[in-house]
Amino acid sequence: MKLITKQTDYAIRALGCIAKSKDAIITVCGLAESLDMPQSFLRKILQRLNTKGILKSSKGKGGGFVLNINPAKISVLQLVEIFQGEFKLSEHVFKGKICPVIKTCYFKNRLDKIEKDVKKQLQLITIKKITKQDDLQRKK
Amino acid sequence: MKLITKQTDYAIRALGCIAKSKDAIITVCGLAESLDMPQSFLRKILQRLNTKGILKSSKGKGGGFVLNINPAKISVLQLVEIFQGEFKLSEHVFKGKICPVIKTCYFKNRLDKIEKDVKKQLQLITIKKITKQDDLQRKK
DNA sequence: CATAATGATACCATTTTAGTGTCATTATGT
DNA sequence: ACATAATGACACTAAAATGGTATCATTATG
Repeated sequence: MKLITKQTDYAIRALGCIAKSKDAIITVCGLAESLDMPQSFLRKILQRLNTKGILKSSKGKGGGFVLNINPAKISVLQLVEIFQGEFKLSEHVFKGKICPVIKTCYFKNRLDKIEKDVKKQLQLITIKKITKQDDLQRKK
Repeated sequence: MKLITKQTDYAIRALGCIAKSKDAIITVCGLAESLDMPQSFLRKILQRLNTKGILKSSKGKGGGFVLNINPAKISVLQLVEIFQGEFKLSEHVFKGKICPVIKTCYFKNRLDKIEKDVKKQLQLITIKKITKQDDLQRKK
């Protein structure tokens, strides 16, 4: 079972790298090489982050990507929702079957709570925290 | 994103039904009809639950399935792991990439914690609790 | 021995995820 | 002007996971 797909994973790591290279323009080509990711795939991902306003792109020679917002404001939850759709763990379960008229289904309630908790936790993980902690570890 | 797949969902609901029909032998055919599930699919699911020791089957005319263990001992976590494999949310993330030598990767730590929490919650949800609460609701 | 049930298992269909390829657009430097 | 090096848009393919079907074997009952 996957909470985080490869696309989201790539996005997180790519953003980590971009965040570290403060203001420097990053190209897909260079990033794909240093992170060992398929170039076309990474490109599609960065394009998506661009249209979502998280990255800012510049075209043409010397172009590439830079962060468009503060890395402290980019949460893993946000990235998950961009690449995996709205965060819904229990969507299809019990839909109109066993408890069609019962609003307060025990199982659904439990799942809803889990969903809420996970969402909260994912929202607390930001690109800034990830890169910062990585640095701390490296310096040891 | 799915925490619970259809198979697991079906299994939970089927077990709920079987748990309610104390000791009565339940056939795939009857259950599939009353729960409106594809018969062959449900059959495969019950067979699996049988080999896992959760149900007990009897073959031949008049045969079918009954619970093999106390419904209070059947957790949703257990069912998820039977039908969806071991519960691992963060398995592939960061594998040998950004933090290959760093044992204490912040992101991985966060995901591990979430995983632990979710597992704990899923373990607390049992078939007994689900059927019991459903009954309470119905009586209102 | 017909019937009605599960056991085992191979197979197919659908959906999701991963990844590629191509042509268009745009900015830069010479 | 033009070669070049970058992204934009998007169609397409490949692989994996999930959902579902079908068939033949086995077994118990009456």
